[in-house]
Amino acid sequence: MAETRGERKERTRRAILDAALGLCEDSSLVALSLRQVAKEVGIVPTAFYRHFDSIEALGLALVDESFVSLRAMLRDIRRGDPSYADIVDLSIDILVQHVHQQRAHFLFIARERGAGPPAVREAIRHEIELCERELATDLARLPGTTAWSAEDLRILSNLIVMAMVATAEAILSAPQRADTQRQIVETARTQLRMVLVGALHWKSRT
Amino acid sequence: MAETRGERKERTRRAILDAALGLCEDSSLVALSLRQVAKEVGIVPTAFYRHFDSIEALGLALVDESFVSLRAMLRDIRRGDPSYADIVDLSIDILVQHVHQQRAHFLFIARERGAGPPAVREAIRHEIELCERELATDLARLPGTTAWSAEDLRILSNLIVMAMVATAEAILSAPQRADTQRQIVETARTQLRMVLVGALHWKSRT
DNA sequence: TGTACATCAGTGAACGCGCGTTCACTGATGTAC
DNA sequence: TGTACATCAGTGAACGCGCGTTCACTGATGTAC
Repeated sequence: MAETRGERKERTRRAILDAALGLCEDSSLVALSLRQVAKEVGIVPTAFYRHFDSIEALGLALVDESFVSLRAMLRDIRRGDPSYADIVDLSIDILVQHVHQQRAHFLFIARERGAGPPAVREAIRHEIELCERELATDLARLPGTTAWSAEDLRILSNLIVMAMVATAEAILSAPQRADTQRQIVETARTQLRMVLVGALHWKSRT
Repeated sequence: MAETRGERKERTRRAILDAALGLCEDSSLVALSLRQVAKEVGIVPTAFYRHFDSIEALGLALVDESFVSLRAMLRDIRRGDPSYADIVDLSIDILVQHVHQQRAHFLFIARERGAGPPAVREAIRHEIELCERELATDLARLPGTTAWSAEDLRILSNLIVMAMVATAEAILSAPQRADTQRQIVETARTQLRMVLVGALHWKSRT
């Protein structure tokens, strides 16, 4: 037997997700039509409903999927944590690598974060908040943050995540020329260093 | 004579801009139709063409208008520059005030920056870059930045603008409850202080 | 000041098109006996 | 193993709707004489 019915269904589902993700590179989910997706996949529009209730439900599935990519990146960054000296270079390198490898996922998060349907926006906002909390607990383990309040850790974490999101957006929206990209990366590195210098000299108010 | 023909035309043009701005609070420009705008204004769809070539052209006009608001804010922040101690509190207060007063303009910039039609995105990106340069020249006048390279000033400026954009987005997208809003403001203040602490301890590489 | 003509903001009908959703269906795959 | 029936991913016609854009138009305002 070549393929079970379940496998075939899963394959179509994947094709729908991939098609939607591809179409979202040009525009936003809110401007995406069920018929465009169906046409791209090569199914009749009504077959879409066998897999998702609506474009919005598809969007929520794409949020889940995109954050799997993003969490994989965070895991990579956390893993390569050994020395304190080149933590910035290493982290930014991993960011750049993942952003390029999972271009569509990061582009999706960046765009729908502000422009998606309300439920999608909320899901992304929530996921980013979880990432910030994770980063905060990582930061708490670093030397130099022992005197920090939990609130200040959260705030620093939020600042770093903001900067990383902005960097990812810059990488994706700027022209893909080597010198432009190199400058964005260099800027991100310097900014992260500036923030860390600030953090090392920071004293939480008691 | 009550009103000249030119005045009446200008009034309709304003009504179109206001209607579009209002409709963009819920969704993005790319999901906005000429007919929706016309209906909101109370004109027939074809009359739209007497004022704009397309929704995209309307969007570009809204970018211009929105950045008039944003520049007014920057001017206010720059003006109230006297003491070094409370520069952070003062700047964030002015930001919050302007973001609320010109809610629709800031929301428009925040959303279309990532999700608008390409020409609109590009226009916003360009305007933000100009703002960064202005801020960089302001920063160069502050004590403590005399040893900074032009490049590092640009990078710091970019970081601060990113943080301000993120703060404006947070203010606009979070629930309008007093305690939530107060926390966002407090977070923004602390972040700006952290960045400035980093800046004060920064040494440009030669 | 009065008249004849030009301008042009807004009208209204019409077009072909893509949209989301409904419905009854087909036929291959899966299952119970 | 063979048969009869159930499931269900995908089909295809049809619907009413809002879309951008065209076109010829109306009638108030503006201008030239």
